[in-house]
Amino acid sequence: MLNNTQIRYCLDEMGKLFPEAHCELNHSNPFELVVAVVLSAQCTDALVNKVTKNLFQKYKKPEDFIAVPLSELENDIRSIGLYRNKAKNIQKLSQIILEKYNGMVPNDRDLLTELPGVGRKTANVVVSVAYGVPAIAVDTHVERVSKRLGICRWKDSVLEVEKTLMRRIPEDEWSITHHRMIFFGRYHCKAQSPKCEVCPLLLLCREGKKRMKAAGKK
DNA sequence: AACTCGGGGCA
DNA sequence: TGCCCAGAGTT
Repeated sequence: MLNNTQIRYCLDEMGKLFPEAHCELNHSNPFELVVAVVLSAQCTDALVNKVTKNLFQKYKKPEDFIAVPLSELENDIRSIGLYRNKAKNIQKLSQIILEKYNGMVPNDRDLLTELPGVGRKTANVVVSVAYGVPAIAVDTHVERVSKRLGICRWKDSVLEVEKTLMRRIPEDEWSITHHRMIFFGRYHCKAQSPKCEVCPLLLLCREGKKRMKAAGKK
């Protein structure tokens, strides 16, 4: 397992590789961010951004989303995977935000998690990106990178990964950390073809050393 | 813990 | 063609 100094080194190197790391989802306003993140589950972000942009040409506020039949909203996001669940969730979530929160997206993680289609990861993105609340959103990239490097254990749950990161990284770096790890995971430490041979973290990466050793034997 | 939803992108 | 993708809800 890596110590805190080694973790700091890893994050610095990720920052050098991807100095432009940022939230790629459209977040001009909190409500649009919620919709974008709900749509983003199991989809590529480029596609989500395209669809979200088109969506908000037509729909502006929560009341606009519940003013149309479900089938129409489904059709508007048809090019995104899991679109039936997502359309239903966006309508329900729009209604709750409108009725319970007077049209304003709550800035509380627990309240956000009560919304349909919003889990812990989505709630963390929303409070962190839209409201500047310190949080680490653990998605598949953050989880994979943390486990490969040895920041946490392989068997750890997503929540345990998040807790470990929060415990071992200074609070004022949480936000930039999850964006760095997402970029690093997506473009460098890829799920299927990690670039171990050109990785600055190879010498302290548990999985990287194992992979390079296995590749050398072949 | 495993299963399901799911069209588009990419090799 | 086959496989994967900024997850969440249900069983």
